[in-house]
Amino acid sequence: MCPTENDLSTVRRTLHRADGDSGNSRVEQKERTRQRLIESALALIGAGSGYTALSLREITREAGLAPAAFYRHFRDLDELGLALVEMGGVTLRRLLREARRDGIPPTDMLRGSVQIYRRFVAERSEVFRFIAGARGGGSRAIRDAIRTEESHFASEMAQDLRTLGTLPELSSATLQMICGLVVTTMLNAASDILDLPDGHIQAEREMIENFVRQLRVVFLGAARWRDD
Amino acid sequence: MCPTENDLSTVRRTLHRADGDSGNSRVEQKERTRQRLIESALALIGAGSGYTALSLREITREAGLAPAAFYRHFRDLDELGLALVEMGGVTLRRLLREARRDGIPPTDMLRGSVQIYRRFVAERSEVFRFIAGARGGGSRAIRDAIRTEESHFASEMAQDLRTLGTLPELSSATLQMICGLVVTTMLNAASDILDLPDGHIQAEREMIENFVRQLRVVFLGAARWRDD
DNA sequence: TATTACAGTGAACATATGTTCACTGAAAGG
DNA sequence: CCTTTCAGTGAACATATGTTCACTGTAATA
Repeated sequence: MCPTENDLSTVRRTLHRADGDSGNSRVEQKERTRQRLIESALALIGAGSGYTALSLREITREAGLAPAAFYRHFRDLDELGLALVEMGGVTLRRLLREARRDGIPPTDMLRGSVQIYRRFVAERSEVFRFIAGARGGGSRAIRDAIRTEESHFASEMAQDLRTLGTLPELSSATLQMICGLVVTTMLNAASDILDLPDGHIQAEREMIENFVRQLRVVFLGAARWRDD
Repeated sequence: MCPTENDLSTVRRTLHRADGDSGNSRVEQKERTRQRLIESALALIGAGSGYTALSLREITREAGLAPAAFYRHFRDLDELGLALVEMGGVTLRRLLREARRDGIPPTDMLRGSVQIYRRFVAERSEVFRFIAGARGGGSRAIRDAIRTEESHFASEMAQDLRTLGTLPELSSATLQMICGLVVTTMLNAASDILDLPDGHIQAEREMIENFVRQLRVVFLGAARWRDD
C-alpha cells in the first residue's frame, strides 16, 4: 500500500540497466525485439536475397517469433523497409563523421576518402546491399525515402566541403549539385564492389582505381566550374 | 481430296506474309508468342510492380496463356529477365544511333543530347523502369548482364566521342572510364525522371537542369584530365 | 493485491505461387 | 496420306505467402 515501494522496485529495475544488456522495462523489451526484426531482415539481405524478395514470415522466422508478432511492431513490410532506410541514413552520417575525424590525408585526399568508404561498405555490407537493391527496386515510398536520405547526405557533404575550404568560389546550390553527383557515383560503386567475386583482389583494386578516377574527374570539373 | 489443295493453302499462308503481320510458320508463331511474353512482362513492370515482384503466372495471364506454356519459351523467370536486359541493350543502342543521326546541335550539344535522352526515357519508360529496378535488385545473373550491357554502351559512346573529335587527347581507357561515369549518371537520372509525380513539369524541368549540369561538370573535368 | 495493458502465441483462413504431367490439335515432313 | 513434332492446355501437387483471431502470461499500475 505504501506508494514508495513500487516506485522503488521500478527504479531498481530501471537503474540496474548497467549489468545485463540494456534494460528490462516493457518498452525497452519491445524496442529490443523491434531491433531484432530489423537485424533479421538485414541478415537475410546479407545472405543473398534482395529486399523485394523478403517476406514477413521469413523475417519473423529468422527472429524467432510467430508471424503475427510482426504486426506489433510494423504495419507492413514497407514500414520495416523505412526503418532500414533510416538505418542506412545513420550509416552514411557515421561515414562522414569518421572521414571528418580521421582528417583528410594532406596529399591524396580523394584516395584516402575512398579507402574509408571501401572499409565502410565492407563492414556494413548488408546495409549497402539493401540501399543498392531498394533504390530502384522497392516500393514507391521506399525509393522516395532513400532519395531523401541521399539528398540529406549530399547536403551534409557539401557543408563539410565548405568548412574545409574546398571549392570556395562555388555557390551552395552548385556544391549541392556536385555532391549529388558524387553520392550517386558512390552508391553505384558500392553496388559494384559488393558484387565482386570475392578473393579476386586484383579486380577489386581495378574497380577502386576506376572509382577514384571518376571522382577525380568530378572534382576536376567542379574546380573548373563557373557560376553565372 | 485433290492433293494440291493442302499444298496450295500452305503456300498461300506462307507467301501471304506481306499483309497481316509477319508470317505463320511454326517457328514464327513460336517467336511471336515469345515476344508476347516479353511484352507482357514489360507491361506489368510499366503498370507499377517492379521486376522482382513479377511472377510467372502473372505474366502468362497477361499474355493469355496457361502457366505451363511459359516453359516452352524460358527455363525460368531469370531467362525472361535476360531477354529483357538484351532488349534494354538494343534500346540504348538505338538511342546512340538516333543521337548520331540527329547530329549534335552546334552550340549546346549537351543539352541537346539530354533532350533526346529524356524523350527516349519517356517513350520506352517500361524498359528503363526495368533496368533501374533490376540493376541493384534482381538476381546475380541479371545484375551482371546489365553491367555488361552498360559497359558495351559506354564503349560505343566512347567510340562516338572519338569519331566526333571530342576530347582528342584522352587515352581510350580514360575515355571509357569517363563514359562509364556518364552512363551511371544517365541511368540514375532515368530512375529519378520516372519517379516524378506526373503533371509537375516544373519539377521535371529542374531535374533535367540538374542532370545537364552534372554532365557538364563531368565533361569539364574530362577536358581538364591529363593522362600520366 | 487486484486490475489492466499488451507483446507474443498458435491455429486457421484464403490466396498465391512454381512445377509436373498426360493430353490435344494442328503444322511439318517423309 | 500417314506419322512425327511440338506449342499450348488444364488439372493437380506441394508450398509458400499475408492476415485474422481468441488466447496467455507477465509487467505496469493503481
